[in-house]
Amino acid sequence: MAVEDDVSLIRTTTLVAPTRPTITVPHRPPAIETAAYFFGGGDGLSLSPGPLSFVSSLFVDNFPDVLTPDNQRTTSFTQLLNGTMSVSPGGGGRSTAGMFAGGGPMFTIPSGFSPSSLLTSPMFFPPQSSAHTGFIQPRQQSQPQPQRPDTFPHHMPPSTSVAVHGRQSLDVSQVDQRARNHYNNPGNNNNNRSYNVVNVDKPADDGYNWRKYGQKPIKGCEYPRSYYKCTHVNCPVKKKVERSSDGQITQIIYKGQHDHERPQNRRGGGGRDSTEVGGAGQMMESSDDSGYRKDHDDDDDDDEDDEDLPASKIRYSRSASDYHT
DNA sequence: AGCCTTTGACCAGCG
DNA sequence: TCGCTGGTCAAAGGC
Repeated sequence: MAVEDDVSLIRTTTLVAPTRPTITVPHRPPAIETAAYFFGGGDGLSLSPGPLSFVSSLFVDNFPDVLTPDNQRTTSFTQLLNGTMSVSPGGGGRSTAGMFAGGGPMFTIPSGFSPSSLLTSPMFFPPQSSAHTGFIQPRQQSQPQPQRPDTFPHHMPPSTSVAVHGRQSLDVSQVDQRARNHYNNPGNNNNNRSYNVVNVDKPADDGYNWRKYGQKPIKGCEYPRSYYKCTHVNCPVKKKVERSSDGQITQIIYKGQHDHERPQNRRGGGGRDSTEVGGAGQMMESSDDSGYRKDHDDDDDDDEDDEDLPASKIRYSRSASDYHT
């Protein structure tokens, strides 16, 4: 289809399939490398700063202004957490799904990522002594998964995101520069530690509505690849979801950018916390981001698999024309 | 009724 | 040119 011409952005979320939901930051050139670094993959496994402060620092210290996909400046990560995001303590649930979704070159937390879950997630507040959930761990630790070069091409676009629990992703593209510097530093052993795995237990939705329009068996894969389109009129965004032989989502690829706001009222209305999504929508808007989940909460189970990303890698790729970096 | 998933077929790109 | 594979379309059926 001619869509290709219109679609300049391709974001891929690759999930490494550990048994638990995790965030995987692939070893990749700058952008990803950066993510890996920040998430502890850079030097192996350390994530010294507290999760929240850590992330916050990324945005505050490094990116006072968060750019939305539309290049509109928004607020700092902290602000997002405190203001834009309606974090409901305890309430949580999946409501905030997709709050960060929207993505954009800067920060993306694909669907299913709720602030509350974020705050409560072991990923950010890991049990002091627990290796139990091990939210951030070198990919090798999670599983002897072979590197997937295809997943993180060397020409990664400037923007990348880290999928948190499959549905969540942090778009750290702009962290690149700093990471790059760090990466180039011989002292940082990024070497083959390509992925960092962060476990998050709550899936989320990116706030957009998706419709599955196709499915194809993939050679060598037990599970087929699914194709989804954003249901918004004229929205060219599409995504592909691939699964590993064990049925877990291994990769999600987004194509294009949403040319509309995150829907305030999600299809089916029920259950979807559209309000929360909407709020977050402002900043992540257009970034097609995440998008996982479709919509009905009640249906979580069916499509849920898609959302139940055990671990993930997110790939963003844009056509050269879109890389106004 | 509307929207979604499923599924087989079609088409294009590539080796 | 042929076969393979990926991506999309569209009808049918379900919720």
